[in-house]
Amino acid sequence: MSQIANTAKASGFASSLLAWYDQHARKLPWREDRDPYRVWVSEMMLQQTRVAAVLEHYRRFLNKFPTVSKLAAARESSVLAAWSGLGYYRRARMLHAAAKLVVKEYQGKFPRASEGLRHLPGIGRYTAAAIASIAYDEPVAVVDGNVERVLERMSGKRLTGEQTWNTANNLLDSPRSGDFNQAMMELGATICLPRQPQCLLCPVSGFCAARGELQAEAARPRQKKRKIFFGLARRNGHVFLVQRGKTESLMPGMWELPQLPSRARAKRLLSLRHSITVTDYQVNVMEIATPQKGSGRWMSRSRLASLPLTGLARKILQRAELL
DNA sequence: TACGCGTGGCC
DNA sequence: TGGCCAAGCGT
Repeated sequence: MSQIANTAKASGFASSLLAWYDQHARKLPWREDRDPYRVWVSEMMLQQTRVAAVLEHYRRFLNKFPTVSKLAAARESSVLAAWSGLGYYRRARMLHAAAKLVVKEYQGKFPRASEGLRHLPGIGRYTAAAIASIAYDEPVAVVDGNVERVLERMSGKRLTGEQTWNTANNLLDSPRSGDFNQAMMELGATICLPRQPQCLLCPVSGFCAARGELQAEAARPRQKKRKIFFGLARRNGHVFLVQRGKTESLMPGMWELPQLPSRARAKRLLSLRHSITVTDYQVNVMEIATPQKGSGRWMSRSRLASLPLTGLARKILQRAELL
């Protein structure tokens, strides 16, 4: 066991952390019960995604798919439509595929342990431990970006992946493993912040070696910049949309506005900024009367909300007051 | 281990 | 404004 974990364990790190969590935990909809399905949906949505963005989608998604059987029975386009705007759409496809597996292969019952959860698509080491600890109180620690930062500051040095998991598991000294894990993440998300850690408010600063910043990580490569043009064609309460190829690596099968060549000459309706993965786009939306050749469909405005739109298409249609 | 995968909010 | 970042996963 690492020295930091040994010392912390002996001096009641977990009890200090949990006492703070009991007082300061944010009230979040997925903390209202321990239904493994609801915990699972929240964990899938929260992967690399901010709490604020998840909040809007979580209630809508559970309203539409209240149980794993309802989700399994849904069409994929319907699941993607509910996910639209959250990004990383592969998560939605894997969630859907996993729901079908649970219903077909596991008689609708979730695996009761992290080991079994790992076999479901979209559930990796973190998510399996999160669901098992929160829903079942299985004593397994989680490591996400927050926990990694907290542990590295506590120990005052960078840790390898495996060292981080070991340290987290060694610190986990509580029958309340789900609360312990959420408390570690809550601490990282609200106190042990990446840039300006609030050490004066930290319930476990006494265990911390760094008390603030470690040497900064190497800077990541810069975003590329690109201009991009889309055509907006409207007719009798319909909008012309095209569907991305099913085999595209990025957002396959999702609907968007037709792209125009950059030299297209048309009236500019609006422009906005949007970033997708490593590219910052300056998006120009041009008024067009007739769509160019190729596949595409006139979509009724009333259908737009139930379509799996890309986040950018959704943003444009909202900005144009069509959605 | 490194990379690709979306998006929106913040300063 | 532009750069940074957020409860990871699969390959």
